[in-house]
Amino acid sequence: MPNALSPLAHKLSNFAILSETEMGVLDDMHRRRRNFAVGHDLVLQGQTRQAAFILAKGWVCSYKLLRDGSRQIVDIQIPGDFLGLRSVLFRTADHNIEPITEIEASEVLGKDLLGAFSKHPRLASAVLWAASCDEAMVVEHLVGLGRRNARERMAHFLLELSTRLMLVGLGTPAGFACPLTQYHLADALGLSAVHVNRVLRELREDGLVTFQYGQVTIHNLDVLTDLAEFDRSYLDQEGPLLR
Amino acid sequence: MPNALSPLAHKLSNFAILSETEMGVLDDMHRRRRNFAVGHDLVLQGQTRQAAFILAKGWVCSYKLLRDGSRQIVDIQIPGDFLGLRSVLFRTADHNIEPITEIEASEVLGKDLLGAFSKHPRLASAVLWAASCDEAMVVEHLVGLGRRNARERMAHFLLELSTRLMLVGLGTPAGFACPLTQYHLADALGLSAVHVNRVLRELREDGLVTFQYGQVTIHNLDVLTDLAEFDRSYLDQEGPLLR
DNA sequence: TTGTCGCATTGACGCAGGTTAATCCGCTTG
DNA sequence: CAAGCGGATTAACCTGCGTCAATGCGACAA
Repeated sequence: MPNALSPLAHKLSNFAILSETEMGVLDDMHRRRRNFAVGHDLVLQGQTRQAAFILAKGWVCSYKLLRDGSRQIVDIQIPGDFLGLRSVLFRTADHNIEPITEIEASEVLGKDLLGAFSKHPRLASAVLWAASCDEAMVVEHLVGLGRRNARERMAHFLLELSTRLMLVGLGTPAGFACPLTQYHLADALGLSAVHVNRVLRELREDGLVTFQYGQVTIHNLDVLTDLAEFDRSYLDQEGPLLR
Repeated sequence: MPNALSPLAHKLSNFAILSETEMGVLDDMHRRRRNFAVGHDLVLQGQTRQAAFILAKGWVCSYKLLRDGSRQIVDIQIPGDFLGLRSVLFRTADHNIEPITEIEASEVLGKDLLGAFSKHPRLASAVLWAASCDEAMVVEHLVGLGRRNARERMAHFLLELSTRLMLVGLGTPAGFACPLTQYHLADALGLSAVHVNRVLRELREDGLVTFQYGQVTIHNLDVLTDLAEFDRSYLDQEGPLLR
Protein backbone atom coordinates (compact mmCIF):
# COMPACT_ATOMS: atom_id res chain seq x y z
CA MET A 1 0.00 0.00 0.00
CA PRO A 2 1.36 3.45 -0.90
CA ASN A 3 2.45 5.51 2.06
CA ALA A 4 0.17 8.16 3.55
CA LEU A 5 -2.93 6.44 2.23
CA SER A 6 -5.51 7.08 4.95
CA PRO A 7 -7.72 4.22 6.08
CA LEU A 8 -10.65 6.02 4.48
CA ALA A 9 -8.92 6.46 1.13
CA HIS A 10 -8.05 2.80 1.28
CA LYS A 11 -11.64 1.90 1.94
CA LEU A 12 -13.03 4.15 -0.79
CA SER A 13 -10.67 2.75 -3.38
CA ASN A 14 -12.80 -0.37 -3.09
CA PHE A 15 -15.67 1.53 -4.62
CA ALA A 16 -14.14 3.82 -7.20
CA ILE A 17 -10.76 4.41 -8.71
CA LEU A 18 -10.06 7.93 -7.53
CA SER A 19 -7.97 10.47 -9.39
CA GLU A 20 -5.04 12.41 -7.90
CA THR A 21 -7.32 15.41 -7.57
CA GLU A 22 -9.98 13.46 -5.76
CA MET A 23 -7.40 11.94 -3.44
CA GLY A 24 -6.21 15.46 -2.75
CA VAL A 25 -9.70 16.56 -1.81
CA LEU A 26 -9.89 13.59 0.50
CA ASP A 27 -6.58 14.56 2.11
CA ASP A 28 -7.84 18.08 2.65
CA MET A 29 -10.64 16.67 4.70
CA HIS A 30 -8.09 15.54 7.26
CA ARG A 31 -6.90 19.04 8.10
CA ARG A 32 -9.08 19.67 11.15
CA ARG A 33 -7.86 16.92 13.42
CA ARG A 34 -9.63 16.85 16.78
CA ASN A 35 -9.61 14.74 19.92
CA PHE A 36 -12.63 13.82 21.99
CA ALA A 37 -12.76 12.38 25.48
CA VAL A 38 -15.21 9.76 26.68
CA GLY A 39 -18.43 11.45 27.70
CA HIS A 40 -18.29 14.21 25.10
CA ASP A 41 -20.60 13.27 22.29
CA LEU A 42 -19.53 14.28 18.79
CA VAL A 43 -23.04 14.59 17.43
CA LEU A 44 -26.26 15.22 19.28
CA GLN A 45 -29.76 14.13 18.28
CA GLY A 46 -31.78 17.09 17.09
CA GLN A 47 -28.86 19.47 16.58
CA THR A 48 -28.50 21.12 13.22
CA ARG A 49 -25.43 22.27 11.32
CA GLN A 50 -23.52 19.17 12.30
CA ALA A 51 -20.14 18.25 10.91
CA ALA A 52 -19.17 14.79 9.76
CA PHE A 53 -16.07 13.02 11.02
CA ILE A 54 -13.54 10.58 9.77
CA LEU A 55 -12.46 8.35 12.62
CA ALA A 56 -8.69 7.91 12.86
CA LYS A 57 -8.22 6.31 16.25
CA GLY A 58 -10.46 4.84 18.94
CA TRP A 59 -14.01 3.52 18.98
CA VAL A 60 -17.35 5.34 18.93
CA CYS A 61 -20.97 4.27 18.87
CA SER A 62 -24.00 5.90 17.32
CA TYR A 63 -27.22 5.51 19.22
CA LYS A 64 -30.74 6.80 19.65
CA LEU A 65 -32.28 7.80 22.94
CA LEU A 66 -35.86 7.00 23.86
CA ARG A 67 -38.18 8.95 26.08
CA ASP A 68 -37.95 6.46 28.91
CA GLY A 69 -34.18 6.90 29.06
CA SER A 70 -33.29 3.63 27.40
CA ARG A 71 -31.14 3.71 24.32
CA GLN A 72 -30.43 1.61 21.27
CA ILE A 73 -26.94 1.52 19.83
CA VAL A 74 -27.28 1.35 16.06
CA ASP A 75 -23.69 0.89 15.12
CA ILE A 76 -20.20 0.66 16.54
CA GLN A 77 -17.54 2.43 14.51
CA ILE A 78 -13.86 1.75 14.35
CA PRO A 79 -10.91 3.54 12.72
CA GLY A 80 -11.42 4.30 9.04
CA ASP A 81 -15.16 4.72 9.37
CA PHE A 82 -17.07 7.80 8.30
CA LEU A 83 -19.28 9.26 11.05
CA GLY A 84 -22.37 11.38 11.00
CA LEU A 85 -22.83 11.41 7.24
CA ARG A 86 -26.59 11.24 7.57
CA SER A 87 -26.64 14.14 10.01
CA VAL A 88 -25.11 16.29 7.26
CA LEU A 89 -27.33 14.98 4.48
CA PHE A 90 -30.39 15.62 6.62
CA ARG A 91 -29.06 18.92 7.96
CA THR A 92 -30.20 17.84 11.41
CA ALA A 93 -28.89 14.81 13.26
CA ASP A 94 -31.23 11.94 14.01
CA HIS A 95 -28.85 10.18 16.38
CA ASN A 96 -26.07 10.74 18.88
CA ILE A 97 -22.46 9.72 18.50
CA GLU A 98 -20.50 8.94 21.63
CA PRO A 99 -16.82 8.09 22.00
CA ILE A 100 -16.28 4.73 23.67
CA THR A 101 -12.59 5.42 24.09
CA GLU A 102 -10.63 8.60 23.66
CA ILE A 103 -10.69 9.23 19.96
CA GLU A 104 -8.94 11.13 17.23
CA ALA A 105 -11.06 12.23 14.32
CA SER A 106 -10.95 14.65 11.41
CA GLU A 107 -13.85 17.04 11.37
CA VAL A 108 -15.38 17.75 7.98
CA LEU A 109 -17.73 20.72 8.00
CA GLY A 110 -21.09 20.16 6.39
CA LYS A 111 -20.60 22.86 3.77
CA ASP A 112 -17.12 21.62 2.90
CA LEU A 113 -18.43 18.12 2.41
CA LEU A 114 -21.36 19.29 0.29
CA GLY A 115 -19.02 21.53 -1.68
CA ALA A 116 -16.62 18.68 -2.35
CA PHE A 117 -19.53 16.47 -3.37
CA SER A 118 -20.78 19.06 -5.85
CA LYS A 119 -17.36 19.59 -7.42
CA HIS A 120 -16.31 15.97 -7.35
CA PRO A 121 -19.39 13.85 -7.92
CA ARG A 122 -17.34 10.73 -8.42
CA LEU A 123 -15.96 11.14 -4.93
CA ALA A 124 -19.48 11.68 -3.66
CA SER A 125 -20.53 8.44 -5.26
CA ALA A 126 -17.70 6.55 -3.65
CA VAL A 127 -18.48 7.90 -0.21
CA LEU A 128 -22.22 7.38 -0.49
CA TRP A 129 -21.59 3.97 -1.94
CA ALA A 130 -19.48 3.01 1.02
CA ALA A 131 -22.25 4.32 3.25
CA SER A 132 -24.78 2.20 1.46
CA CYS A 133 -22.60 -0.83 2.18
CA ASP A 134 -22.50 0.09 5.84
CA GLU A 135 -26.23 -0.28 5.64
CA ALA A 136 -25.79 -3.98 5.06
CA MET A 137 -24.38 -4.10 8.58
CA VAL A 138 -27.34 -2.26 10.02
CA VAL A 139 -29.63 -4.69 8.26
CA GLU A 140 -27.80 -7.61 9.84
CA HIS A 141 -28.34 -6.06 13.27
CA LEU A 142 -31.98 -5.60 12.50
CA VAL A 143 -32.37 -9.25 11.59
CA GLY A 144 -30.59 -10.20 14.79
CA LEU A 145 -32.87 -8.07 16.95
CA GLY A 146 -35.97 -9.36 15.22
CA ARG A 147 -35.26 -13.05 14.89
CA ARG A 148 -32.27 -14.21 16.90
CA ASN A 149 -32.14 -15.03 20.60
CA ALA A 150 -29.63 -13.52 23.01
CA ARG A 151 -26.89 -16.15 22.54
CA GLU A 152 -27.06 -15.97 18.76
CA ARG A 153 -27.09 -12.18 18.77
CA MET A 154 -24.07 -12.01 21.01
CA ALA A 155 -22.14 -14.53 18.95
CA HIS A 156 -22.99 -12.71 15.75
CA PHE A 157 -22.03 -9.35 17.16
CA LEU A 158 -18.65 -10.52 18.40
CA LEU A 159 -17.88 -12.28 15.12
CA GLU A 160 -18.79 -9.20 13.12
CA LEU A 161 -16.58 -7.01 15.27
CA SER A 162 -13.74 -9.48 14.96
CA THR A 163 -14.02 -9.55 11.17
CA ARG A 164 -14.17 -5.77 10.84
CA LEU A 165 -11.20 -5.28 13.13
CA MET A 166 -9.14 -7.81 11.21
CA LEU A 167 -9.86 -5.92 7.98
CA VAL A 168 -8.10 -2.87 9.43
CA GLY A 169 -5.38 -4.85 11.14
CA LEU A 170 -6.66 -4.55 14.71
CA GLY A 171 -7.34 -8.18 15.47
CA THR A 172 -6.47 -11.81 14.76
CA PRO A 173 -8.69 -14.87 14.34
CA ALA A 174 -7.95 -15.63 17.98
CA GLY A 175 -9.37 -12.40 19.36
CA PHE A 176 -9.09 -8.64 19.79
CA ALA A 177 -8.84 -5.86 22.34
CA CYS A 178 -12.32 -4.56 23.12
CA PRO A 179 -13.09 -1.41 25.12
CA LEU A 180 -16.84 -2.09 25.29
CA THR A 181 -18.60 -2.55 28.63
CA GLN A 182 -21.40 -5.01 29.15
CA TYR A 183 -23.74 -2.02 29.15
CA HIS A 184 -22.61 -1.20 25.62
CA LEU A 185 -23.34 -4.76 24.57
CA ALA A 186 -26.77 -4.57 26.19
CA ASP A 187 -27.66 -1.35 24.40
CA ALA A 188 -26.39 -2.68 21.09
CA LEU A 189 -28.12 -6.05 21.32
CA GLY A 190 -31.44 -4.88 22.76
CA LEU A 191 -30.87 -6.79 25.99
CA SER A 192 -30.52 -5.90 29.66
CA ALA A 193 -27.04 -5.71 31.14
CA VAL A 194 -27.92 -8.51 33.52
CA HIS A 195 -28.84 -10.82 30.69
CA VAL A 196 -25.72 -9.88 28.76
CA ASN A 197 -23.74 -11.04 31.74
CA ARG A 198 -25.61 -14.35 31.86
CA VAL A 199 -25.09 -14.98 28.16
CA LEU A 200 -21.40 -14.13 28.31
CA ARG A 201 -20.96 -16.57 31.17
CA GLU A 202 -22.71 -19.32 29.22
CA LEU A 203 -20.63 -18.73 26.12
CA ARG A 204 -17.49 -18.77 28.26
CA GLU A 205 -18.52 -21.94 30.08
CA ASP A 206 -19.32 -23.60 26.78
CA GLY A 207 -15.79 -22.83 25.63
CA LEU A 208 -16.83 -20.61 22.72
CA VAL A 209 -15.70 -17.03 23.55
CA THR A 210 -14.35 -15.12 26.50
CA PHE A 211 -15.21 -11.47 26.97
CA GLN A 212 -13.15 -10.29 29.93
CA TYR A 213 -10.67 -7.65 31.01
CA GLY A 214 -11.07 -5.65 27.81
CA GLN A 215 -10.18 -8.62 25.69
CA VAL A 216 -12.27 -10.88 23.50
CA THR A 217 -10.81 -14.34 23.00
CA ILE A 218 -12.37 -16.68 20.49
CA HIS A 219 -11.95 -20.29 21.55
CA ASN A 220 -14.06 -22.08 19.00
CA LEU A 221 -14.59 -20.12 15.82
CA ASP A 222 -16.43 -22.86 13.95
CA VAL A 223 -19.09 -23.59 16.53
CA LEU A 224 -19.50 -19.87 17.18
CA THR A 225 -19.92 -19.14 13.47
CA ASP A 226 -22.48 -21.87 13.18
CA LEU A 227 -24.37 -20.75 16.27
CA ALA A 228 -24.57 -17.20 14.96
CA GLU A 229 -25.32 -18.26 11.39
CA PHE A 230 -22.54 -15.80 10.58
CA ASP A 231 -21.66 -15.20 6.94
CA ARG A 232 -18.92 -12.62 6.57
CA SER A 233 -19.58 -11.90 2.91
CA TYR A 234 -21.59 -8.77 3.68
CA LEU A 235 -18.45 -7.21 5.10
CA ASP A 236 -16.22 -7.91 2.11
CA GLN A 237 -15.58 -5.88 -0.99
CA GLU A 238 -14.49 -7.40 -4.24
CA GLY A 239 -12.77 -4.58 -6.07
CA PRO A 240 -13.95 -1.23 -7.43
CA LEU A 241 -17.07 -1.14 -9.57
CA LEU A 242 -16.88 2.50 -10.58
CA ARG A 243 -14.09 3.10 -13.06
CA MET B 1 -45.86 19.21 -11.09
CA PRO B 2 -44.75 18.90 -14.74
CA ASN B 3 -46.40 16.09 -16.65
CA ALA B 4 -44.68 12.73 -17.11
CA LEU B 5 -42.48 13.25 -14.07
CA SER B 6 -42.09 9.76 -12.62
CA PRO B 7 -42.46 9.27 -8.88
CA LEU B 8 -38.76 8.47 -8.76
CA ALA B 9 -37.74 11.61 -10.61
CA HIS B 10 -39.92 13.55 -8.24
CA LYS B 11 -38.27 11.94 -5.28
CA LEU B 12 -34.74 12.47 -6.58
CA SER B 13 -35.38 16.13 -7.27
CA ASN B 14 -35.39 16.47 -3.49
CA PHE B 15 -31.73 15.58 -3.48
CA ALA B 16 -30.26 17.18 -6.56
CA ILE B 17 -31.40 19.52 -9.28
CA LEU B 18 -31.12 17.26 -12.27
CA SER B 19 -30.36 18.42 -15.80
CA GLU B 20 -32.45 17.58 -18.87
CA THR B 21 -29.84 14.99 -19.80
CA GLU B 22 -29.96 13.36 -16.41
CA MET B 23 -33.74 13.32 -16.45
CA GLY B 24 -33.50 11.66 -19.84
CA VAL B 25 -31.24 8.96 -18.47
CA LEU B 26 -33.75 8.41 -15.70
CA ASP B 27 -36.56 8.09 -18.23
CA ASP B 28 -34.56 5.55 -20.16
CA MET B 29 -34.48 3.39 -17.06
CA HIS B 30 -38.22 2.97 -17.36
CA ARG B 31 -38.09 1.19 -20.72
CA ARG B 32 -38.19 -2.38 -19.46
CA ARG B 33 -41.51 -2.38 -17.72
CA ARG B 34 -42.38 -5.73 -16.13
CA ASN B 35 -45.17 -7.21 -14.04
CA PHE B 36 -44.75 -9.67 -11.19
CA ALA B 37 -47.36 -11.81 -9.49
CA VAL B 38 -47.50 -12.54 -5.78
CA GLY B 39 -45.23 -15.47 -5.03
CA HIS B 40 -42.61 -14.64 -7.66
CA ASP B 41 -39.71 -12.96 -5.90
CA LEU B 42 -37.91 -10.24 -7.83
CA VAL B 43 -34.58 -10.77 -6.15
CA LEU B 44 -33.23 -13.87 -4.43
CA GLN B 45 -30.72 -14.04 -1.60
CA GLY B 46 -27.38 -15.31 -2.86
CA GLN B 47 -28.09 -14.78 -6.56
CA THR B 48 -25.60 -12.77 -8.56
CA ARG B 49 -26.09 -10.53 -11.57
CA GLN B 50 -29.26 -9.07 -10.16
CA ALA B 51 -31.09 -6.16 -11.68
CA ALA B 52 -32.49 -3.26 -9.73
CA PHE B 53 -36.10 -2.14 -10.04
CA ILE B 54 -38.08 1.02 -9.82
CA LEU B 55 -41.45 0.26 -8.32
CA ALA B 56 -44.35 1.85 -10.23
CA LYS B 57 -47.37 0.13 -8.77
CA GLY B 58 -48.06 -2.23 -5.87
CA TRP B 59 -46.23 -3.13 -2.70
CA VAL B 60 -43.19 -5.32 -2.11
CA CYS B 61 -41.13 -6.28 0.91
CA SER B 62 -37.46 -7.09 1.25
CA TYR B 63 -36.58 -9.75 3.76
CA LYS B 64 -33.93 -12.14 4.94
CA LEU B 65 -34.45 -15.82 5.56
CA LEU B 66 -32.91 -17.66 8.48
CA ARG B 67 -31.86 -21.28 8.67
CA ASP B 68 -34.79 -22.24 10.89
CA GLY B 69 -37.23 -20.99 8.27
CA SER B 70 -38.20 -17.81 10.07
CA ARG B 71 -37.76 -14.55 8.27
CA GLN B 72 -37.28 -10.90 9.05
CA ILE B 73 -38.80 -8.28 6.81
CA VAL B 74 -36.37 -5.39 6.61
CA ASP B 75 -38.43 -2.95 4.67
CA ILE B 76 -41.73 -2.50 2.94
CA GLN B 77 -41.59 -0.61 -0.35
CA ILE B 78 -44.29 1.36 -2.07
CA PRO B 79 -44.56 3.05 -5.47
CA GLY B 80 -41.68 5.38 -6.27
CA ASP B 81 -39.15 3.36 -4.29
CA PHE B 82 -35.94 1.98 -5.73
CA LEU B 83 -35.49 -1.77 -5.15
CA GLY B 84 -32.47 -3.98 -4.96
CA LEU B 85 -29.89 -1.24 -5.22
CA ARG B 86 -27.60 -2.99 -2.76
CA SER B 87 -27.85 -6.24 -4.65
CA VAL B 88 -26.33 -4.46 -7.65
CA LEU B 89 -23.69 -2.60 -5.69
CA PHE B 90 -22.63 -5.85 -4.04
CA ARG B 91 -22.98 -7.87 -7.23
CA THR B 92 -24.73 -10.54 -5.19
CA ALA B 93 -28.01 -10.05 -3.35
CA ASP B 94 -28.05 -10.31 0.43
CA HIS B 95 -31.81 -10.35 0.69
CA ASN B 96 -35.00 -11.41 -1.08
CA ILE B 97 -37.64 -9.15 -2.52
CA GLU B 98 -41.19 -10.41 -2.66
CA PRO B 99 -44.28 -8.80 -4.17
CA ILE B 100 -47.04 -8.33 -1.63
CA THR B 101 -49.52 -7.43 -4.35
CA GLU B 102 -49.27 -7.73 -8.08
CA ILE B 103 -46.73 -5.16 -9.05
CA GLU B 104 -45.49 -3.16 -11.99
CA ALA B 105 -41.82 -2.28 -11.97
CA SER B 106 -39.14 -1.06 -14.35
CA GLU B 107 -36.16 -3.33 -14.50
CA VAL B 108 -32.77 -1.65 -14.61
CA LEU B 109 -29.95 -4.00 -15.51
CA GLY B 110 -26.93 -3.89 -13.25
CA LYS B 111 -24.57 -2.86 -16.03
CA ASP B 112 -26.92 -0.15 -17.29
CA LEU B 113 -27.19 1.28 -13.82
CA LEU B 114 -23.45 1.20 -13.26
CA GLY B 115 -22.90 2.70 -16.72
CA ALA B 116 -25.31 5.52 -16.02
CA PHE B 117 -23.66 6.13 -12.68
CA SER B 118 -20.24 6.38 -14.30
CA LYS B 119 -21.37 8.79 -16.99
CA HIS B 120 -23.65 10.84 -14.77
CA PRO B 121 -22.10 10.96 -11.33
CA ARG B 122 -24.50 13.65 -10.19
CA LEU B 123 -27.35 11.29 -10.87
CA ALA B 124 -25.50 8.59 -8.99
CA SER B 125 -25.17 10.89 -6.03
CA ALA B 126 -28.85 11.68 -6.03
CA VAL B 127 -29.83 8.02 -6.14
CA LEU B 128 -27.33 6.94 -3.50
CA TRP B 129 -28.30 9.91 -1.40
CA ALA B 130 -31.94 8.89 -1.52
CA ALA B 131 -30.82 5.40 -0.55
CA SER B 132 -28.93 6.74 2.40
CA CYS B 133 -32.11 8.46 3.54
CA ASP B 134 -33.97 5.18 3.26
CA GLU B 135 -31.46 3.96 5.77
CA ALA B 136 -32.95 6.31 8.35
CA MET B 137 -36.07 4.21 8.09
CA VAL B 138 -34.18 0.99 8.63
CA VAL B 139 -32.57 2.56 11.68
CA GLU B 140 -35.98 3.41 13.08
CA HIS B 141 -37.05 -0.21 12.67
CA LEU B 142 -33.91 -1.33 14.41
CA VAL B 143 -34.61 0.90 17.38
CA GLY B 144 -38.15 -0.42 17.51
CA LEU B 145 -37.04 -4.04 17.51
CA GLY B 146 -34.42 -3.38 20.14
CA ARG B 147 -36.23 -1.13 22.56
CA ARG B 148 -39.96 -0.93 21.96
CA ASN B 149 -42.64 -3.38 23.06
CA ALA B 150 -45.15 -4.93 20.69
CA ARG B 151 -47.82 -2.22 21.01
CA GLU B 152 -45.36 0.59 20.44
CA ARG B 153 -43.77 -1.18 17.52
CA MET B 154 -47.10 -1.77 15.85
CA ALA B 155 -48.21 1.82 16.38
CA HIS B 156 -44.94 3.14 15.01
CA PHE B 157 -45.04 0.89 11.99
CA LEU B 158 -48.58 1.85 11.03
CA LEU B 159 -47.86 5.55 11.48
CA GLU B 160 -44.74 5.32 9.35
CA LEU B 161 -46.63 3.55 6.59
CA SER B 162 -49.39 6.12 6.77
CA THR B 163 -46.96 8.99 6.45
CA ARG B 164 -45.08 7.45 3.54
CA LEU B 165 -48.28 6.67 1.68
CA MET B 166 -49.57 10.19 2.14
CA LEU B 167 -46.34 11.55 0.66
CA VAL B 168 -47.15 9.75 -2.60
CA GLY B 169 -50.85 10.45 -2.44
CA LEU B 170 -52.01 6.98 -1.41
CA GLY B 171 -53.52 7.76 1.95
CA THR B 172 -55.17 10.33 4.17
CA PRO B 173 -54.68 11.17 7.86
CA ALA B 174 -57.71 8.97 8.52
CA GLY B 175 -56.23 5.81 7.03
CA PHE B 176 -55.13 3.87 3.97
CA ALA B 177 -55.68 0.68 2.00
CA CYS B 178 -53.26 -1.96 3.19
CA PRO B 179 -52.63 -5.30 1.47
CA LEU B 180 -50.46 -6.69 4.29
CA THR B 181 -51.46 -9.83 6.16
CA GLN B 182 -50.91 -10.26 9.88
CA TYR B 183 -48.07 -12.60 8.95
CA HIS B 184 -46.37 -9.74 7.14
CA LEU B 185 -46.72 -7.59 10.23
CA ALA B 186 -45.30 -10.38 12.38
CA ASP B 187 -42.26 -10.83 10.14
CA ALA B 188 -41.67 -7.10 9.96
CA LEU B 189 -42.06 -6.45 13.67
CA GLY B 190 -40.20 -9.48 14.96
CA LEU B 191 -43.31 -10.92 16.58
CA SER B 192 -45.40 -14.05 16.18
CA ALA B 193 -48.57 -13.86 14.11
CA VAL B 194 -50.58 -14.79 17.17
CA HIS B 195 -49.21 -11.90 19.14
CA VAL B 196 -49.77 -9.52 16.26
CA ASN B 197 -53.40 -10.49 16.40
CA ARG B 198 -53.55 -9.86 20.14
CA VAL B 199 -51.95 -6.44 19.79
CA LEU B 200 -54.21 -5.41 16.92
CA ARG B 201 -57.24 -6.36 18.97
CA GLU B 202 -56.03 -4.28 21.90
CA LEU B 203 -55.34 -1.26 19.74
CA ARG B 204 -58.77 -1.61 18.19
CA GLU B 205 -60.50 -2.01 21.56
CA ASP B 206 -58.63 1.03 22.87
CA GLY B 207 -60.03 3.04 19.97
CA LEU B 208 -56.62 3.84 18.45
CA VAL B 209 -56.41 2.01 15.08
CA THR B 210 -58.30 -0.62 13.18
CA PHE B 211 -56.48 -3.02 10.90
CA GLN B 212 -59.17 -5.02 9.12
CA TYR B 213 -60.42 -6.05 5.70
CA GLY B 214 -57.38 -4.61 3.93
CA GLN B 215 -57.94 -1.22 5.42
CA VAL B 216 -56.14 0.67 8.17
CA THR B 217 -58.27 3.26 9.93
CA ILE B 218 -56.68 5.65 12.35
CA HIS B 219 -59.11 6.65 15.07
CA ASN B 220 -56.88 8.61 17.39
CA LEU B 221 -53.77 9.98 15.73
CA ASP B 222 -52.54 11.95 18.72
CA VAL B 223 -52.59 9.16 21.27
CA LEU B 224 -51.16 6.77 18.70
CA THR B 225 -48.33 9.16 17.86
CA ASP B 226 -47.54 9.59 21.52
CA LEU B 227 -47.66 5.86 22.22
CA ALA B 228 -45.25 5.17 19.36
CA GLU B 229 -43.03 8.15 20.13
CA PHE B 230 -43.40 8.78 16.42
CA ASP B 231 -41.56 11.73 14.91
CA ARG B 232 -42.10 12.00 11.17
CA SER B 233 -39.15 14.25 10.51
CA TYR B 234 -36.95 11.38 9.37
CA LEU B 235 -39.30 10.85 6.45
CA ASP B 236 -39.32 14.44 5.24
CA GLN B 237 -37.05 16.20 2.82
CA GLU B 238 -36.42 19.92 2.90
CA GLY B 239 -35.34 20.74 -0.62
CA PRO B 240 -32.34 19.77 -2.72
CA LEU B 241 -28.90 20.10 -1.21
CA LEU B 242 -26.90 19.32 -4.32
CA ARG B 243 -27.05 22.17 -6.84
C1' DT C 1 -7.90 5.51 55.60
C1' DT C 2 -12.66 5.78 54.02
C1' DG C 3 -16.04 6.82 50.70
C1' DT C 4 -17.70 6.61 46.24
C1' DC C 5 -18.23 5.46 41.52
C1' DG C 6 -18.23 2.42 37.46
C1' DC C 7 -18.52 -2.07 36.20
C1' DA C 8 -19.23 -7.12 36.77
C1' DT C 9 -21.74 -10.83 38.89
C1' DT C 10 -25.45 -13.57 40.80
C1' DG C 11 -30.11 -14.88 42.73
C1' DA C 12 -35.20 -14.49 43.01
C1' DC C 13 -39.24 -13.46 40.82
C1' DG C 14 -42.54 -11.91 37.28
C1' DC C 15 -44.32 -10.97 32.71
C1' DA C 16 -44.38 -10.08 27.63
C1' DG C 17 -44.59 -12.60 24.14
C1' DG C 18 -43.73 -17.44 21.97
C1' DT C 19 -45.80 -22.03 20.92
C1' DT C 20 -49.34 -25.22 20.04
C1' DA C 21 -53.53 -26.23 18.63
C1' DA C 22 -58.35 -25.66 17.65
C1' DT C 23 -62.01 -23.12 15.23
C1' DC C 24 -64.01 -20.12 11.84
C1' DC C 25 -64.61 -17.75 7.56
C1' DG C 26 -64.34 -16.71 2.68
C1' DC C 27 -62.40 -18.11 -1.74
C1' DT C 28 -61.06 -21.08 -5.09
C1' DT C 29 -61.06 -25.44 -7.56
C1' DG C 30 -62.54 -30.02 -8.97
C1' DC D 1 -71.43 -29.79 -3.76
C1' DA D 2 -67.25 -31.01 -1.06
C1' DA D 3 -62.60 -30.28 -0.22
C1' DG D 4 -58.70 -27.52 0.41
C1' DC D 5 -56.33 -23.38 1.47
C1' DG D 6 -54.90 -18.83 3.25
C1' DG D 7 -55.86 -15.92 6.69
C1' DA D 8 -57.90 -14.37 11.30
C1' DT D 9 -59.02 -15.37 15.94
C1' DT D 10 -58.84 -17.23 20.57
C1' DA D 11 -57.46 -20.13 24.57
C1' DA D 12 -53.98 -22.64 27.41
C1' DC D 13 -49.61 -23.08 28.63
C1' DC D 14 -44.64 -22.18 28.90
C1' DT D 15 -40.04 -19.68 28.73
C1' DG D 16 -36.55 -16.18 27.65
C1' DC D 17 -35.46 -12.33 29.24
C1' DG D 18 -36.43 -8.09 32.18
C1' DT D 19 -36.48 -6.12 36.84
C1' DC D 20 -35.00 -5.59 41.40
C1' DA D 21 -31.78 -6.10 44.70
C1' DA D 22 -27.55 -7.34 46.83
C1' DT D 23 -22.47 -8.14 46.63
C1' DG D 24 -17.79 -7.69 45.10
C1' DC D 25 -13.93 -5.36 43.27
C1' DG D 26 -10.64 -2.05 41.48
C1' DA D 27 -9.68 2.90 40.66
C1' DC D 28 -9.62 7.23 42.32
C1' DA D 29 -10.33 11.27 45.35
C1' DA D 30 -10.65 13.58 49.83
